[in-house]
Amino acid sequence: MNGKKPTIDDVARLSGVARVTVSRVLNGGPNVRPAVRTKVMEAVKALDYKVNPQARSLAGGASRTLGFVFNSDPESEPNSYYEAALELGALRACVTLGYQLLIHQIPLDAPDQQRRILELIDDQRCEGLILCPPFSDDLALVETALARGCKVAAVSPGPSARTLIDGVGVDDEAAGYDLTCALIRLGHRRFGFIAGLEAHLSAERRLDGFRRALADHGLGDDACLIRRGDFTFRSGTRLTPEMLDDANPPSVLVCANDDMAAGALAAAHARGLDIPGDIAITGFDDAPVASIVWPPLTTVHQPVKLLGQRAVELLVGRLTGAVMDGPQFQQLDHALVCRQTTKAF
Amino acid sequence: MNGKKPTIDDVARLSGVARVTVSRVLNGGPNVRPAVRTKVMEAVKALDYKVNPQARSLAGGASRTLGFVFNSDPESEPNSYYEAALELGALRACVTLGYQLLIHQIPLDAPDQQRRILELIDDQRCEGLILCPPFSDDLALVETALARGCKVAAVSPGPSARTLIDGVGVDDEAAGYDLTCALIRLGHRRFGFIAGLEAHLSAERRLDGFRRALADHGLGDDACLIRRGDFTFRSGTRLTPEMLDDANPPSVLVCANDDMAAGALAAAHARGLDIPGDIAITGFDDAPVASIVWPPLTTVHQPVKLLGQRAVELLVGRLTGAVMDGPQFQQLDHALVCRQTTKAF
DNA sequence: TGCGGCATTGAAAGCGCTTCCAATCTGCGC
DNA sequence: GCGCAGATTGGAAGCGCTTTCAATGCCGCA
Repeated sequence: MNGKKPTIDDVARLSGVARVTVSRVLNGGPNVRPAVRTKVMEAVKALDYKVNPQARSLAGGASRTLGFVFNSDPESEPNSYYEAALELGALRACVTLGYQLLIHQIPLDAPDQQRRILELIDDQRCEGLILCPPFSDDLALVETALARGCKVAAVSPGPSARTLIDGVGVDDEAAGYDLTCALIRLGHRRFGFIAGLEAHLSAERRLDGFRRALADHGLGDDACLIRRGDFTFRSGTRLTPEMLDDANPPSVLVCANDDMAAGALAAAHARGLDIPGDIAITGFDDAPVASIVWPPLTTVHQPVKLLGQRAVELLVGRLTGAVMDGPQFQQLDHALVCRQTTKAF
Repeated sequence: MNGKKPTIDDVARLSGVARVTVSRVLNGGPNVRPAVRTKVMEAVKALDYKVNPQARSLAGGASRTLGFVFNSDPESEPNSYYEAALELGALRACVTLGYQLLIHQIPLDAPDQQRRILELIDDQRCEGLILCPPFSDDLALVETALARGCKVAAVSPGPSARTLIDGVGVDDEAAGYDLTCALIRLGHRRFGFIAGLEAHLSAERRLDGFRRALADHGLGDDACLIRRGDFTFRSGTRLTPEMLDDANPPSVLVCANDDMAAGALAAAHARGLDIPGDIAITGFDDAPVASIVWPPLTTVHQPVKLLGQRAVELLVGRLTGAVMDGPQFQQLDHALVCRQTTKAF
């Protein structure tokens, strides 16, 4: 610790081999005798040597850095759970795999969204990109990135994106279907659906599943009222009163995520309604907020952290060449979570 | 775009100057004639040249990378808001200042916490560290980092840490005092306080302020019941019943953060209590959850995103040598937010 | 015994940038 | 008109690592 950090040459000198041999050992290269490998490893330990990632990527042309891109409205509070959990999962996978994660939060309204993302690649900082919704479905962006030789993996991509890049997600359509069927079994015949932003293709599939369930049970379009929010608590509180005021009001409000459901809940409380007696409410995601509100929210659990982790694993698999075939989609399990904003099912 | 990315030499060639001159222009160095500077900038634009950060940091010895270190329990959900908001603020400041942020989430229980953080420095990846509580007050960690020549800025550091490193935060003691005085004015005479983890020194100061307010109003230690949680919703729900069951139960529960207050609220609901009639509750932070629970939480607003942003600004100021004097603490304003878990004040 | 061929090692050449230092060019005072 | 300090420029030397590619050493087989 005489001031300078040890370099690969120090290790080479101490172990009596050439620099290049040390490099081979460090990178698990072939053709090194076990004895030599051991000797080098000992020197590494003795000197407490750490490779310099900057030098490595300059020489090797690989930055071992992944970009994590998500969308966030600069004015609003962080829509914390979903993105935070994805990020946490991704972060953990990166640590395990020896990669760095560069977090990039792109404002919804930025006119130069795409440019800012591509800059990540052009700066040669990121070898791969993790795209969160709605970027997952920005085909133009995906294609441009791919054209520049950047690998991409998406969280919850829609059908088109899945043909281009790797992805992870749950079966949103089935989840929407299952949930709705359970609600029908509970006796509900008049539904309200609070959808999210259209650009989030995977969230839209929840609506598809919802519709299919209604159709399967002989319930027509007149059985439901559909409104569109933006995944925020506020949009839930805003949309709920007008649905409740409908001439033929729904007995249950199905929301495309938990935040909007929490908003709906607050709006129902504000009217002094009994939940689930007067109006039942369901969410989606099973974020912490679902357990925090009163009464706790019936929702669909989605393994968000795992989604982030798997996305990184998929991406790194591509990067290292471990996976060579066409784009694959990894589907994880969802689960209905019945709490107290609906009757028990 | 003939395959290869342009390098500084391409720019030099196109603008007819030496490589080193381009470097000077790029780094805003002195002693370059305006005419030359313009010529170089034009070449940069024409080639769409971007510096290679890896090469720059290898040559210059500066990675322009900051480490953002926070604590998170791997099993629990991300305690999303506080950390996520800090991170968002830090991220934005980094973009503005041309730095990268490397997010590092260190599990609470990791035996090798400190080693993992120091590794960030030893890997020569980070020039500076942003420490979130409770790392802000880990003096041993701070000193070791400083000894290795790494600049450090802390979010909400306690008094000792403030003598060593830059920091940002609100006046937690005053906030606790103000809040408690308001509660006393409302007529409360019997208090419950749900504290957070002791290691979070700044959160402990809220308790100090609380105590001072009681003392100032002639209320002795028998006026309050104190329990310690861990900032989670669950700890709020766990601690509340036993406080409510006290022989001389409090009329208000003061919680060291919003999550625990939300937990207390849920526990109170579970007993069918009227809020704030039977029991008043207050939080701290003004996280989104404070507005989402029912009834919305009376709390103390703290500009969390701004805290993250300022921490980065402070750190970069040090790094660039813009600030040379002793450690400074930047105190931001807090504000009481009266909602509906207390009577109006 | 001799030779092709593979396993093992090392020397050299950069990756793209910055820093150090020497070279050249100004301007100004006398 | 001369000399010197300061302003501008460029040359060269790396930063610490990986990637050719050439040089050994070794084995088995004829």
